[in-house]
Amino acid sequence: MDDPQGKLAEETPARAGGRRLAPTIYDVARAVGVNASTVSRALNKPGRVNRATEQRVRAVALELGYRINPMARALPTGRTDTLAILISDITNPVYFDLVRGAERAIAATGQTLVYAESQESGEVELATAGRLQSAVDGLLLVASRLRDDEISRLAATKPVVLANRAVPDLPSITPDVTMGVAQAMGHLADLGHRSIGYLAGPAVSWMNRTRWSSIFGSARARGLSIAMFTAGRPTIEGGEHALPKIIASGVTAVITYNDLMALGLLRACRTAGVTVPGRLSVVGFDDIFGADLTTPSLTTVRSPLAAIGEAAVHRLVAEVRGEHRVDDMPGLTTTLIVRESTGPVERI
Amino acid sequence: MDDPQGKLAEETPARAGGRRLAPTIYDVARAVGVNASTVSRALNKPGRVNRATEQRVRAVALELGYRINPMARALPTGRTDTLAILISDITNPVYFDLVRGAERAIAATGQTLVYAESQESGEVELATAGRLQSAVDGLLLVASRLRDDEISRLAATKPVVLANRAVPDLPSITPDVTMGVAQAMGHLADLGHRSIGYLAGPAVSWMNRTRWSSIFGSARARGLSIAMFTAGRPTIEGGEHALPKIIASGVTAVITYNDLMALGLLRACRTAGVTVPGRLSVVGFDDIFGADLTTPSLTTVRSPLAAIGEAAVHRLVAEVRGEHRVDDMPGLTTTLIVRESTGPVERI
DNA sequence: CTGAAAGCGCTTACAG
DNA sequence: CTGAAAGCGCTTACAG
Repeated sequence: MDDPQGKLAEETPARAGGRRLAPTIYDVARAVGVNASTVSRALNKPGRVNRATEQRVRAVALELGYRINPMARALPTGRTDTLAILISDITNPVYFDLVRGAERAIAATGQTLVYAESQESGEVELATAGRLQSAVDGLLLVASRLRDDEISRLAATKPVVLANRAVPDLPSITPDVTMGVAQAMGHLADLGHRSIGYLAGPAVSWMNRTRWSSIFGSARARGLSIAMFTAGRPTIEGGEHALPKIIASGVTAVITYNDLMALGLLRACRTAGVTVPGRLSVVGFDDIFGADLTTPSLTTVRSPLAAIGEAAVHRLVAEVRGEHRVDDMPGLTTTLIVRESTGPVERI
Repeated sequence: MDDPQGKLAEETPARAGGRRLAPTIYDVARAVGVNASTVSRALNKPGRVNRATEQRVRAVALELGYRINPMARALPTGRTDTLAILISDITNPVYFDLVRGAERAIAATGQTLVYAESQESGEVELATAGRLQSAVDGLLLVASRLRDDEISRLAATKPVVLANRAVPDLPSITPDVTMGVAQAMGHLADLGHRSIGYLAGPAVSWMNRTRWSSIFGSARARGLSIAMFTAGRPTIEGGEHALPKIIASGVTAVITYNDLMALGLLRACRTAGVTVPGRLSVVGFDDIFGADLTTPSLTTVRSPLAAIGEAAVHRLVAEVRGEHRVDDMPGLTTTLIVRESTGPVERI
C-alpha cells in the first residue's frame, strides 16, 4: 500500500527451482533506497540510525518477508545465537526434566537450542560435536561418553558445559551424588537391610563410577555388606536379566544405576514370583516417567534434573559471553521418593 | 614429524580470548604451499586434483586439525547438510520410535539431524521454524500445530515433510488411521461392547480430528453408540480427570486419543475402585514406553512410528535433492496390541 | 546519520 | 591440474 509504482513486486527475489529465494538486506536496501549497511544497522542496532529511516527499513523488511540469514551473520561475527545440547540418548526418560529446564532457561535469552543425540556411542558423539562445533556458540554435553581429554579438546575451541558429568577445570553441573546415596542407603538401613547390592550401569559412565564409589564408601561406613552386579545395558532388559544373579547372592535389597534397570528388575520379579518388597527391596535413581505407574511403584532417588538443565544453560550462556567463572557449583540437592518397592527386611 | 623447520607450529592459528581459533583452508593452503581453491578441491572433489597434492593437503589438514566451517560453506552453496526435526514435545514418549527411525535413516546419508521443540505451541513452532529455516536444508515437522497455510508458506522457502499430519499438496507420512480405528473398534465389538467412548485430544490436532471422524464413522457402520469426551490436556492428568464423566455416561469401553491419557485413566480407575477391564475397558493409541509396565497393562494401537520417522527422513532427503515425487504415501500399517486393559463386557 | 569498502571462510566458473 | 577472482549475506571500523 506504500508502493504505488509496484516497485516492491518487481524487486521480489526470483524463484529458483520452484523454491522462492529468501530476500536479503540488499533487497530491502534497494526497496528503501539506502545502503545495505544502513539496513543492517536499522535492524540490529536500534538508535544507531535516524528514526524515520529505521521505521521505513523495518516496514519494508516486514513487507518483503525479510529474515536474517544466521549463517551469513555468523561468518563475520562468529556468533550464531544457537546452543547445542548433546545427549547420549534423547529417548531416555531420564533427560525429560533436564530438557524442560534447559528450554525454560533458554527462552529468556533469545537464543535457539538445538538437540543432537549420540546414540550412546562416544564415536558418534565426537563426530556430531565436531560437526556442530562451528555452527553453534556453545555445547552442552549431557552425560557425555567422551574421555576427559576429548572433552577438554572440544572445550579449547568452543565453550563447553557438562551436565551429569565432571571433568577437571571444566564447568559442570551435577546432582549431589553423596547425598543421594546417603538417602538410599539410610532408607534401606532403617528398614533393617544389612546386605545390599548395586546393579551397575555402563563402566564408562562417570555417573556410574561416582555412584558406585559413593555406595561402597557408605556401606563401609555403616558396616553393611555390599555387592556389585554388572548388567549388559542400562535398560529395562538389562535389569530383567540381572535378577537371577541378584537372588543367588542373597542380598535383601538392591540399588540400581537407574530407574530403567529398576523397572526391568521389578518386571522380572513379577514374572519369577519374587515378592517386592517382601523378598527384595528395590531402589532406583532418577524418578523417571513411569516410576509411579508400575505395581509396585518404584522407590527412587530423584535428581533435580530440571534445575540441572536450567543451571547448565545459564552457565553456558555466561561462558559464551566470556564470563569465565571459576567457582565450582556444588552438587544439587537430591530427594528420596519412597514408594512401594522398598520395605522392611523379611524375617525368616 | 614432517615439519623439520617447525613451520607448522608457526602457522598454527592464534588464540582469541583464550579460545583457539579454528584453522581455515587458508592455513592449510599456506602450510602446503598451494592456493586455497586447491585445498577446497582436494578435500571435497576427490579426483579433481593431482593425487600427490591431494595427499599432502589431506595430511596437513589432519595435522592442523582442520575442520570445515559448515556455515561458511553454506553461504556460497546454500547447502548445510543439516536437517531439522521439529517436535511439539520432545519429551513425549510417543516420538521415541520416530526419533529412532529418523536417526537410522539419516545415518547413511552423512547429513546431521538436529532437533528442536515447540513446547506444544504453534507460536513457538513458527518462530523456531523461522530461525532454523535458513540454517538447514529441510524441515521435518512432527505433529505440527501450525495451520495449513503457515506450513505451506514455510514449504515455499525450504523443503518440508510432515509426519503424523497431512496438508494438501505437501509430502506427509502418516499411519493408517482407518486401519488402527478398525482394529480398536473391532476388538471392542468382538468383546461385546455396544456403547463406546472416545476421550479426545487437542482440538487443533490433525491426528485427533482424523481419529475421531474415523471412530465416529466406524461406530455408525457397526451400529454402535459412540460418545466423545473432552479433556484438558492430552496427558496423564488429563486422562485422570476425565474418569467421572466417562463413568457417568455409562459406556463400557473407552478409546483414548493417546496412551498418556489411557494411563491416566487407568490410574484414576485404580484410585476410584473402578475395575478394569471388568467395569471399563480401555484402549490407547501409540504403545508408548510404559504401556506394558502398568497393572493392568494397556491394550493399545501401535503406530509404526519408527517406519514413519525413517520414511519421513528419506522423503525429506529426496525433496532436498530436488526429487519431487507427487505420489502420495499410503498410511502405514498399524497393529493392535492386546494386553490386560480390555475384556468382555460385564453382564449385570 | 549514512555510505563505501573490506572481510568472515568457503566454492566455483573461468583462464591458463 | 591449479591459480586468481568473484560472490554467497552479513557486519563493522572508517570516513565524511
